Amino acid sequence: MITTKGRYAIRVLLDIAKHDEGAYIPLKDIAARQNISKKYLEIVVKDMVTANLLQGISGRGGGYKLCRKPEDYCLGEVIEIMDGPLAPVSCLVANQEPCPRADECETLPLWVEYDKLTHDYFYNKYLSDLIKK
Amino acid sequence: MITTKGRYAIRVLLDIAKHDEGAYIPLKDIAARQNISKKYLEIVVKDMVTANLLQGISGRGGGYKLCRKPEDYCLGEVIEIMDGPLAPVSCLVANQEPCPRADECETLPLWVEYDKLTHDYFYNKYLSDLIKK
DNA sequence: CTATCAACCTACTATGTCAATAGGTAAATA
DNA sequence: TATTTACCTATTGACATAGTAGGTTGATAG
Repeated sequence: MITTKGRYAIRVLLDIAKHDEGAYIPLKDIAARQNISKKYLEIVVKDMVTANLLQGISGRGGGYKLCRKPEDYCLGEVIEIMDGPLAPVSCLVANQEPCPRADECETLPLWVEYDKLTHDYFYNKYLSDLIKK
Repeated sequence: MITTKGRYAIRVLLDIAKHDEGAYIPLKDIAARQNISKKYLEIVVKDMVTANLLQGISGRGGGYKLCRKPEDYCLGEVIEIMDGPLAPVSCLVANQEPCPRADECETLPLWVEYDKLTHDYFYNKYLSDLIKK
């Protein structure tokens, strides 16, 4: 399952994109509009800042801002940053030592094909696709 | 992620289907061939018997047997029996009270479409598809 | 220079799931 | 009656999820 982190991250991006008027948007406002605990969102956006999905500024007038155009936020990328690999089975996680059973495994193609389906889906969806509703 | 329960279940079905000569197949043999702990497989096949995916018989000469033809084992069904709903987000799990945000939720269509993709994939795959390799 | 606002940081916690293991009981057959 | 096999109950360690709590740093308005 896609976790709250991944889903909240997308909602935060959407919220900021929709209320973007150049200024930084305080988390308080986002939390209120999205009806999500501000405390928990702090963790989410912290990860997003670290991953260069958001830009944050402290102090009065501070808040968060997108650091890309909406059409440059690939949703697959966002989800994998927040939730980890989209792979349906651990043996398909990238940079992993290959499963010793791989050659004889009769179920592997089933997962490979599904993995491809999933990637194709989320890596061809962008934040802008969600906005133009 | 698809858990070991779901994956092992499919491997057990495949193993039995391939070694089917009318007789019941003891779990010991399956565990040895598949290189999976017999103790853990006991739990897996127990669930499978409960769900009418397998038929088991105790005592000498006992073991497990398929109770359908391979082309009647839908893999989506098997996975959902073993691992629970395939839904990518909890608000898409069947027989659940609908999310109050559903109407205004701008991300819901993203999950709905992916959910459909996933179901279409696994509910159109059958055990027989894995055998005729 | 100080109050305030907001991000940022560290730590903790309850709950649940996953992947097993352990040991014993019941059923069928040689 | 001994053996083989399924079946049953209980427990465990490790980890992830979804938060909460409280304090610190940085920027700005007055």
